[in-house]
Formats: sequence, structure tokens, C-alpha cells
Amino acid sequence: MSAAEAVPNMRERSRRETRRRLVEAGTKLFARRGFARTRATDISREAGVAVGTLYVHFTDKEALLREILFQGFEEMHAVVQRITEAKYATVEGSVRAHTEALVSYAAEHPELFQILFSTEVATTAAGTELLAALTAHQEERLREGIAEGYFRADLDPGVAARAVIGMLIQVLHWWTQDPSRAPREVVIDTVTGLRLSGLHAKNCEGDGTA
Amino acid sequence: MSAAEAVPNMRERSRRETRRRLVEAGTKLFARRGFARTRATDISREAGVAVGTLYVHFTDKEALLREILFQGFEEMHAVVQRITEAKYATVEGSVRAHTEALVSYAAEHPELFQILFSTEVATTAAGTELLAALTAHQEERLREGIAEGYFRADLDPGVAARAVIGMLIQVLHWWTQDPSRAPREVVIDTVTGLRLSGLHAKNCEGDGTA
Amino acid sequence: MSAAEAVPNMRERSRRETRRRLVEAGTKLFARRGFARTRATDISREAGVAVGTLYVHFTDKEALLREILFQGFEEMHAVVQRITEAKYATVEGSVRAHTEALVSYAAEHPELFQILFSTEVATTAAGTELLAALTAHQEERLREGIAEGYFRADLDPGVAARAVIGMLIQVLHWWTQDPSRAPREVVIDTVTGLRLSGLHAKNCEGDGTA
Amino acid sequence: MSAAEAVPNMRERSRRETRRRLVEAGTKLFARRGFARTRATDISREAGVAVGTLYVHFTDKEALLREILFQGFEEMHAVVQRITEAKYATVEGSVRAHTEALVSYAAEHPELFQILFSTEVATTAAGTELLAALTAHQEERLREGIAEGYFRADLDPGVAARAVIGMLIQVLHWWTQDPSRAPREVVIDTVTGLRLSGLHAKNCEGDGTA
DNA sequence: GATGAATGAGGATTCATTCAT
DNA sequence: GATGAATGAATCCTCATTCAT
Repeated sequence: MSAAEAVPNMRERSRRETRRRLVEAGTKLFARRGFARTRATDISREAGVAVGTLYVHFTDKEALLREILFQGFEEMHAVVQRITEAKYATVEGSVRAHTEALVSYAAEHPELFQILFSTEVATTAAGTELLAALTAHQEERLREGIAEGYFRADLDPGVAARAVIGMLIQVLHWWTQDPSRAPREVVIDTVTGLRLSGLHAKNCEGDGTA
Repeated sequence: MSAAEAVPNMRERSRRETRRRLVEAGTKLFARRGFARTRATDISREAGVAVGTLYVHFTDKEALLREILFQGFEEMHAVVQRITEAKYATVEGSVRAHTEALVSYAAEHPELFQILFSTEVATTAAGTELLAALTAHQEERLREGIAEGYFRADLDPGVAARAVIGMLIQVLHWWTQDPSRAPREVVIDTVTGLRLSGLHAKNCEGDGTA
Repeated sequence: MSAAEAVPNMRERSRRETRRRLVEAGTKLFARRGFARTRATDISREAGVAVGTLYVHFTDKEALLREILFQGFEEMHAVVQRITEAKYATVEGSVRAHTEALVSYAAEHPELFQILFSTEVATTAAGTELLAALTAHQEERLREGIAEGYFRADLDPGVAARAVIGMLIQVLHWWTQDPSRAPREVVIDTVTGLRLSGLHAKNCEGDGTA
Repeated sequence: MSAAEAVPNMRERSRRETRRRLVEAGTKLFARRGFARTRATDISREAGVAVGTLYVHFTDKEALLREILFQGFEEMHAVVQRITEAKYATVEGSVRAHTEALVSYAAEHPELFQILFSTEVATTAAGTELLAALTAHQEERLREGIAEGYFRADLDPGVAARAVIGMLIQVLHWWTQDPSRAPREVVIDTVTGLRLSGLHAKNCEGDGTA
């Protein structure tokens, strides 16, 4: 019985391992050379398989990109969610925790961020889709914040969501290219500051005039 | 004499007109379909010339992109500069004026912004170069602001510059795609708010805890 | 004893059943999409087995085609033979009976005729071989007919055999695609008429001039 | 003036010459190796141009096939038409003239017939289209013949058209492969005989029984 | 015998760029 | 300067077939 089951299990395990290696190879190469400049054969060579194998697991090169993008996003989202769900006494605490979680995740998965927040990928259908999902999520959070009085009522959630996402994309993409460019804490502080005071209901925009 | 001069003038005028039409065609198509998906023949057809003519005026496709990028940037810069150079009583006034100028320019040249702040273009050498210039410029302004006490001293100009640029890129790229997405004033207010209070020396970040 | 025998019988039966399903699946798909456009995996999926199984039973895709072709031809031949062997008083009776048998068989096995008389199959070695066999057989019959004085002596058996085979292929292939295109009787009459009067010794070709 | 016009004329002439050579090369190779087994590079090499040039002149390989097919058919049709249009005293004369014209044309353009009436080509969209056109034309002729009392009224034009076309395809394809297989006259006689007596109103089908 | 993931040679097609006119 | 037919390197993707389990 166990022997009869062993074969498909072995196969399935091997199959998953191959798929995992393709995702890994794709992540590495897309981050390094970009999507268009990475050849299908480069990916298969890096994964230690034949080109055809790439097409056994994915419809085409972009399907691999999509897998990397959404799988990466989901993992990141799960990690960040866990932290964000904890109740914070203050809005600042919550936003800072969220930013910290993002920056930590970025520091640990620089390649993912090089792909996720880059550039060329936004041109692809998969990239557009992911960006839309990110923005929609951010917009929803802002709407909730406004409804709960945390954020300024006169804020346009659509505009602000794009602004926050744009900020994060640019900063994290730049920073993960070379984390020595700025200390982790400085990145967190600067981004938190911008996210917070620019949106907060009790900020003191008027003070600038004094 | 006038006849003798007329010929070279005509020729020169014609040459410039051809070049202008190529830049115009490139701007339109790069904005619409992106750089990679626009073929050299598409551009020449749109400009009403032969493909070869494109290569008479530009080394290659990217040279045309570079021309569009830097020519566009310079024009934008000149316009924005004129406004920014006026002395404002307050930092807010200055930042708001700058944002307003940018948004106005974006509204009038949506195609330029579709290219300038797109994503894909950041992959090209020309795009990287321009983005670097933009960021360096922003960073310089922030340094000055800090030195003059306008902005928080604990701010990292490198990080903050990327954050501001990222915010502007994302918001303006999104907005110029369809300006009916948000009223002009809302865009200006939201962006100004983020740029200002997040960076200002006298903002009230601490208040979030209260 | 019976138990000991049962196992190999079961195995043998199972093996034959698998083979039969592959032939069936191949017949269906080759008829529908053609030989080249049918993938080995398509066949195995249709048969409900793994691709590898196809290659357990057949050397390659063309071996399956050959099996379908010759197995189909033999069955058809046997059925038609049984009818043709009956002694007919007249040549017309014999030819009509043969045509009738063919048309009946075609009506019952449309898929076989879609493959057998298709076009593309004639390109393959197996197809060429079968066509050659069919033609040789037809040629032989014509020679006999000439020798016995049934058919015109000035007939070239090679040319006439091709003509008859071509006629049958084209008509039956077309008709089996959709038997509602013409009533069975009309097909039989028309083909019999052509086969008969064009070849018969006592036809009245000269009458055409009158 | 003549110089200004000379350039485009030269270019146009050269362009047509290139296209002609591609058609010529395609005809030769498709006839010899078949459509699928002829590579795009084979064609370009045979034509003495680069692969890209093939795609400057034709959308894809099948577009070249279509050109060969329909251009060939039209030329053949024009030649045959000229002969068929002459008034013949008898139906036999007319049919014989038509067959003769076809066989002559086939003898002079064996390559065209190898492609036109072969097999694999009937699988392609272009081939199907051409075959449909040929059959429709034949069917129309038969309808006219029946209306004018030349052909048997009980004939089904659809069935008979397929029969005649099938006969011609098979015989001419076989014969053009190697014209020494049968004398030209024998081919003409046999085919004319079948076409004529099988269809003619005054044939003597009944005599077969006597 | 059955399985199905892996293989990799093979071929079609694209498109930036050139250069003779 | 303008032209546009020609170029051919560059890659994607397919699918018949294998073989370890």
C-alpha cells in the first residue's frame, strides 16, 4: 500500500522541487537582469533543467513571472498581516509597525523587491495586476482609517494610496539594491514620518506657515 | 543673396521639421504602447517618413527616447524653475507652488509624463540617467531645506528624495492616464500635504501618539 | 489451475483493452484534427492512459496510424470482398455491388474514411503504402476485367486505377464528413455510373458526337 | 524627371524580382519535400535572400503557399479557359479539349501540380480554399451541362464534381511525378472517357446488363 | 505493463539597423 | 538628407520520445 502510494508521492515531490527551482532561478535572474533580458534557456540552465521543463510547468515566461510576483506578494502579505493585525494603541504605532515589517521583509528578500517593485515588470500584465492589487489594498486601508477618524477626512484615498505605494516602491527598490545606502532605521523613520504626518487627522499642516 | 541663403535655410528648416515630427511621433507612441513595444517602423510611419530617416537623425531608438526624455525634462524644469525661484514667505507656499507647477505641467503634457515616469523607461540607460538627475536635484533641495532649518534635521535626504520622487511619479503617472480620476486640486492638496508635513521641521509627528 | 491461468488472461485482456482504446482514440482524433495536429499526449489523454503507454504499444505515432490504417482497411476489405465474391450475372451488377458495399461501410465508419482517404495521410509512409496497395488491387481488378473482355482493351489499367481510386477517395471523404450532403443512393448511382460506363467495353463513347 | 522616377521604379522592379524568386523557390521546394518539411530558411537560401526577406514579402510560410497556389491556379485557369471557351460541336470535343489542356499544362508545370493536388496541402487553409474553389467551379459546369441537356439529369452535381476533381487530382498528381508512367495520350483518353461516358445523357449504362 | 516528468533538437518569426540608390 | 528593401542574430516555444520508478 505504502509502496503503491510511494511512486506518485515521489513524483509529486520531485515535480514540486523542479517547479520550486524554476521559481528560484527566475527570481534570481529577473532581479539581476530584468525580465526581457532573461532568456528562457538562462532560467532553465540556472534551475538545472532543460528548456522544455520550464514549459511543462509554466505556459510561458510571463506565467513564471506571475507566479513569482503573486507567490512573493502573498508571502509578504501574510508576514506583514500578522504584524498589522496586532492591536496598536496609536495610529503611529500601527503605521510604524507596518513600515517596519515591510522594510524587514524587503531586507530579507531583496530579489523579490527588485522584481516586485521594478519598473519593467509594471509593463507586463502580471505586474499591472499586482500593482493594482497593492494599490487597492492600500486604498481600502486608507478608507478605513478615514472612516475611523485616524486619517484626514479631506484626503482622496485614490490619490493618497498611489502616493504611498509610489513612495514605498521607489524607496524599497532603491534601498534593496544596496542596503548600505542608508541604515534600516533611517528608512523606517523617514517613510513612517511621511506616511503618518501627511495623512494623519491631527497633523499640523498649518504650522508650516508660522 | 537672399536666394542663395534661402536654400540652406529651407533645408535646415525641413531637417528640423523632420526631427520634430520624429520626436512628436516617438512621444505619442512611447506613451501609448511603451518603449519596447514600439517598433522603429511604427515611429517612422507615424512621422510620415521612412525608417532610414529615423537613423539619419538618431543613433538608435534609445537616442530618440533620450531626446524626448531630456528635452521634455528641460522644458518642464524651466517652467517649474520660474515659479519656484519666486520667493515665498513660507515653506508651505514654496512646496505648494512647486507641486502646483508640476501638476499643471503634467496636465498639459500627459504623454511626456507617461514616458518620463514610466516604469519601463527606468530600465533604459536614458531613463536611469534622468531619474538619477531628478533624484539628485530633489536631494539637493532637501539638503538646502535642512541646512536652512526648513526641514527636519534627522531626515535622510537620500531616502526622503526617493520617497518624494516615487510619490510624484506614481501619482502623476496614474493621474495623467486619465485626469478625470481626481480633481486637480485634490491631487495638489494631497501631494503637498504629504511632501510638507512629512518633512517639515515643525510637524507634529508626536501628536499621533496622543 | 484456473486461478493461475486467470491472472495472465486478465493481464492479456487488459493489455488488449488498452491497445484497443489507443486505436480508438487515435482514430477519433486523427479523423477530427488530422495526423500532424494530433499530439501524442492528446491521444493518450483521450484513451485515458499515460503518454508512455502509447509507446509501450507502438513504436511511434506513425505506427499507430499504420495500425489504424491497415486494420481498418482489412476489415473493410473483408466486408467488401464477401459481397464482391458473389457471382454477378453482369459487370454492372458486380460494380454496383462493390460500390454499394464501400458506401455502406463508409457510412458506418466515417472516421476511418476521414483518415484513410485524407490527403495528409497520403504524405506518410503508411498512407503511401496503403494507397499503393489499394491502387494495385484496383489495377489488378481492371486487368482481369480487360482480360475477360468486361472492360475496354484500350484502357491503361494504371491510369484508370488511379482515376477510380481518386474518385472514390474524394467522394467518400467528402460524403462521410457529412452524409446529409447527398442521399446514399445518389452517391452509389453517380459513382457506379462513372466507374461503369467509363470503363465498360460496350459503352457508347462515340454517341457523344451525335 | 526620369532620374527621380528611376529610383522607385528600380526598387519596385527589384522588389518584384525578389518576390518572384521566393515564389519560385517555394514552388520548387514544396513540390519536392512538401510544405511542412520545407523550412523557412530553406526557401530563403534557395531564393538567395535572407530569412527576414521572406517575412518582408509574406506574412508567414502559409501565405507564400497561398500565393503559389492561387497564382498557379489562376494561370492554369486562364490557359484552360481560353481553350474551353472555343465552341465545340460536341460535348465530347469540349470535354476532351478541356482534359487535353489540363494534361498539357500539367506536363509543363509538374511542380505546380505536385503542390496543387497534393495531399498535405489540402490540410492547410489555403489548400482547402483552393480545392473548394475548384470543386465549386466544376459543379457549376456540371449544372450548366445538365441544364443544357448535355449531362444526365439524374446526376448529383455535388457528388459528380467531387468525383471528377478526385479523378483528375489523383491521376495528374501521380502522372506528373513521373510522366514516363503513361503516354500523354493514354492519360487524356482514359480521363476523357471516364469524364464523358459517366456523365453523358446518352450513355449506355443499361448496355452493361446485356 | 503503466506512468508522466523531463528532455532538447528543431523551426518559425521578429525587428533594430544598414546601405545602395 | 531621405528612402525602404534587405539583413540575420536573437529567442521563444513545441512536441515526439525516453526512462526511472
